[in-house]
Amino acid sequence: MVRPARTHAATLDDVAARAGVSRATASRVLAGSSKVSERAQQAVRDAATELSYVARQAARELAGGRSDAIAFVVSETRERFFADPFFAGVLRGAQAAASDHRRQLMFAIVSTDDDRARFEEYAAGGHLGGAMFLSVHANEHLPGRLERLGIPVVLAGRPPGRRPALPFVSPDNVAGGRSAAHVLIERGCRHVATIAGPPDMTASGDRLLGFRAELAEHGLPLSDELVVAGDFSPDSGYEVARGLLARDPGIDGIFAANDLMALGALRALREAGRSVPDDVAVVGFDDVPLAAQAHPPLTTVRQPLEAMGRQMTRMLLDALDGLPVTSVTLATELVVRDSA
Amino acid sequence: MVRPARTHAATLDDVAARAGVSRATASRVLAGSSKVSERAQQAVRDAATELSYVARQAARELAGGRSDAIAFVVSETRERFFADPFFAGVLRGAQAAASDHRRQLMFAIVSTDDDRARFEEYAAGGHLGGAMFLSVHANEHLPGRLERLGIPVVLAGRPPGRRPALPFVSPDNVAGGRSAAHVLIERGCRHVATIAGPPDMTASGDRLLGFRAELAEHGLPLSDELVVAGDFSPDSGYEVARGLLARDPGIDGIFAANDLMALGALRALREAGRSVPDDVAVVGFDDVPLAAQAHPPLTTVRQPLEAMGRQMTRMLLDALDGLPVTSVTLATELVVRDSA
DNA sequence: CTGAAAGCGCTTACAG
DNA sequence: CTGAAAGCGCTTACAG
Repeated sequence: MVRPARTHAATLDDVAARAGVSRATASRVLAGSSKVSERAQQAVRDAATELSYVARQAARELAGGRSDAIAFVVSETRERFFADPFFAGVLRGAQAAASDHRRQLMFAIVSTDDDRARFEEYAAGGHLGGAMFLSVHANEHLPGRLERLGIPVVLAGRPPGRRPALPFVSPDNVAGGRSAAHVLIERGCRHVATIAGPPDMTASGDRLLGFRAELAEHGLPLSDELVVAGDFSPDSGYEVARGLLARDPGIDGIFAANDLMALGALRALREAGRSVPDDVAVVGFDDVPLAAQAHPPLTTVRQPLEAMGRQMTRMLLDALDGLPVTSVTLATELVVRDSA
Repeated sequence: MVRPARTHAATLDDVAARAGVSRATASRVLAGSSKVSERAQQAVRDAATELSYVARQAARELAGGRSDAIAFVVSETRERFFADPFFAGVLRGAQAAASDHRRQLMFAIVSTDDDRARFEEYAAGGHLGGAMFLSVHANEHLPGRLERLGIPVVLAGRPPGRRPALPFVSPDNVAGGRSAAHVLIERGCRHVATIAGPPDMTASGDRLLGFRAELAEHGLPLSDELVVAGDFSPDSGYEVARGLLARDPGIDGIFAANDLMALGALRALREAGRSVPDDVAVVGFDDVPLAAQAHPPLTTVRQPLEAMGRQMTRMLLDALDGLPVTSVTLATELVVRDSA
């Protein structure tokens, strides 16, 4: 041993030396190339294991000219990220899939234009293999810009516009809206209202579309005064519900486009002395963790949050491998509890 | 221009050339070294701006031998990460601080031994500048192992043991427990119980300690039968509350060690036909986003989640700069609503 | 199938 | 204060 003691972890050269091959061959084996003899493959793999070799991501990235880190970016205020379990649910799935594929997940919240500029700059610096975007509003241009930079992008939710340019993963919002209408009708409701989501998100429109269609097919057209948008926060649900109730006391069913607003509506109904579901039935959307603790426990349309996260990660990894990627819609599930 | 067109972003050489200095000098300026002439500094900065230069993290890491990426790691099940807004709150703060310092945040959940091994391997690969750990249970050894690898670590919450080896950021759980007891006493409660947290987390013990101390100082000793541990989930809160009520119908106040359990307790009380706060007052801990929507709106002890996240990130960055780091305890705040 | 060699873009002693 | 040079650990044409 003439070389000075290595301070730390094994390097590719160490592996190659131990395996008795060149660094190039070792690299090929570890990269999964098939054009290497069985013998060499075995030797390299054994050496790597014995030395518990871990490739330096930085070196690999520098040499290869590309990064395989993927980013989970929430384009919302930090406040909403915190308040809505939706994000954590998808994040959980994305992280699980990334971990399964031994990828690291980068986490970012971009809520200001400054954040956006920073993130774009970072991405332009070549540090990103791909990015998934959560909560994309109509005026959000960052995903498109990244795409143009050559960075694979996947969106959570269908982007606005007829022919979406970017691949997305979405729950079946239309079917979800239908099922909400369905429970309400079954419950005997005949005069329903809805607390819609923000108009600049397709999820809002799609849920409303399905809700309205199902209602219409049962001879219960939904008039425009009974459709009022909230902003997905509990307080907006509370306010909208109050307004609705004041204007039209005959309402006997409410569909809120997400659980947070449904919970706010429940509070408004309580204060107004209306019992749920007897006087007014309520259906939410999401199935947040606390939906079951509500009073009464909330009937809701469950989004497959974890599956959405996993799916987005997989699509990004596919894109990184040069595979074609197409949008996916995942089924929702009605969870019947006591509120409707 | 004889050189072939650059495909992409500007490199340090480009900046140096444009500024009329050597690459070394350009590097020094951008690294913030003071031993460079004003003239050169200005020239380099201008050139960098004009070229909208962004340093390649990978190259920097490779050359410098260290990484400045910091990891946010949750050592809990993915399920709990999703169910408890606590994590999202701290994550929000950590991300904000990282972004302010132009650092990327790595996100990981380690819930199995396999996850742990994978993460340690990754860290050992030199990819990490530092890591903060959330939800550290008594038998969690990963933080210590990273520390021994020379990677700065900060914990959320005081680790078990008398003389914690690792720096931490913690809410003042003892004071928080005291303030919970205080409201209950003020409310006129004389026979209180507590749904404690998991015994393997110091937060549980500390909250109980404060709660008990305050009670005792008011001549209201807390007997052991009135202390039952849950696991921080709503269902455990529900179950424990039911058991408590069945065993001792005279209970007139309950302190739950987190809001999720408090919400479960509220449900149990409702089912038992006990009114809150008149029959039984309830205090939680955390101030989760939905605490205000509960029935009745929950009185609780707020943890400064975002501040905790920010603080942990700052400590990690300090450690990366070679500065000494010491543990910090942050004040909690009583939020009085209707449940107590 | 395999190796020698160049190069990815930076940082940092080492000499001025 | 500044530059030439070596080197971080890999990948990938280029020749066998």
